[in-house]
Amino acid sequence: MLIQRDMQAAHQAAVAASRSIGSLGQERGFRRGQIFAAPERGEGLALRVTAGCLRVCHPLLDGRRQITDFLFPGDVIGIAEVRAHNGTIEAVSQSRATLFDMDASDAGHASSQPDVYRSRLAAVQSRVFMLGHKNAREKLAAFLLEMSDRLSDGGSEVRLPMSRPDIADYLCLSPETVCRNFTQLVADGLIALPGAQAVRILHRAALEFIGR
Amino acid sequence: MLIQRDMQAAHQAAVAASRSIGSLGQERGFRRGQIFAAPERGEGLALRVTAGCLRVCHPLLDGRRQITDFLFPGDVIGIAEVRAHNGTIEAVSQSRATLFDMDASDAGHASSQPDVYRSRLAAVQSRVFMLGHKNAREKLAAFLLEMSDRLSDGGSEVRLPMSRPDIADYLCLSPETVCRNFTQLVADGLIALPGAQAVRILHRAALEFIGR
DNA sequence: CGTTATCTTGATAAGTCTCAATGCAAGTGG
DNA sequence: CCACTTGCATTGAGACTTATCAAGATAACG
Repeated sequence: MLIQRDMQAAHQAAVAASRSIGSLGQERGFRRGQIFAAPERGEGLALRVTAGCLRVCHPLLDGRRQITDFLFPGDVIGIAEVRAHNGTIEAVSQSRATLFDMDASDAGHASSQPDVYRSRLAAVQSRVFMLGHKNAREKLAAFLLEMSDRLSDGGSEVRLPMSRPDIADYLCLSPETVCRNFTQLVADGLIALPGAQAVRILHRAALEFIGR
Repeated sequence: MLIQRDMQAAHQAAVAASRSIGSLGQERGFRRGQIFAAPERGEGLALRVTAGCLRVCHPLLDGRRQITDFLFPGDVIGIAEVRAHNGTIEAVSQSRATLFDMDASDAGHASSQPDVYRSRLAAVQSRVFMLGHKNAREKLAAFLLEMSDRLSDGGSEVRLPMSRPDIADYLCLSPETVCRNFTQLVADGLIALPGAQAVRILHRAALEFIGR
């Protein structure tokens, strides 16, 4: 319980220490690990990622955390959605992003409030299915396919910017289980791991059979 | 695999056999078990429940189903959201509901597209946390609190309209596990079960400690 | 009063978490 | 250039939780 308090305190401090985004519409860079401090009133505001990878983190009561999404270039997320559950947005790797007003005329296409909420709803809904009745192997297969689609447009060479614990918190598994299932997929010949970060999909159809 | 095919076929047939909602804005009744046939093009359309209880069901590839939400009087859900994942809306108990156009001026307050999507996003996001790192006991505690809030405005007497398998499909557990944890909560003195459907919350604070 | 559906309980097997140790690679200071 | 540290990733062993299969209890209903 004390540890829990400490972790929460550390979390609060980290959030407080992180720098603000600055003015609207201005692109900002984030160093690895840096926490994006969202404005108090986020109504109507959204963040668009232009480079790198961010994670949306939610602290749980037992001291663990849940990553509800990774954000890649082109992704947009509403600030209010993140704040509603004490979430923070943190840089997984060196990143760039822009805070903007969804109701402003210069927000760009597909960035109006209904558009952003619609796409977010679809994304979150997908995660309900991901977390529901899938076992570790199925979750990991689905994850790799998702990363392939989002990071390399469906290509078989994917470089994962996030760590094993990050993947674990995203799939709601322990890092060890993630690791074991990576190993198993390699042993089964479905993927290859040239490095811990680099994944080569050898048998996409099999992965889809498992993960869908 | 054959069973799977049969179940899917049965599902399709059931959907086809169910009656359509009829014209927009007209309230319709549903008998227990009846499936609501959503219009092919659901863009901009939503369903508002006025009486009873409906469930949003999604068939899984292995023949099981996932219930992504229960709908009670006052609840609104977008048709496109349900159709996007092959979902159906089925009556858990005798129910009434109205199909309406979210963009129409007479849709009523808090029923515009952004409003509906915002509230749905919050609801689905909550389910991600429900399904993520919670064990069976925690899920059931959270479920009972949710039902108390939604069905009896936070009161301690709740009459659950849905069956144990329905609850199981909602929490992504087996019916047996749901049942065992009901029994356990009773044994621990946190709830009482005057009947299978009726739940009395005896120790709300303890339930919240477990479920939050 | 029998029939049927649903709920509950029991035993076993499978999957995942936890704790612990080991392996590996990048960076650091001598 | 090399030992050392440090942070991840991986592997192993055991405990615990949940699913599955099977049987029994209860309640609804004609």
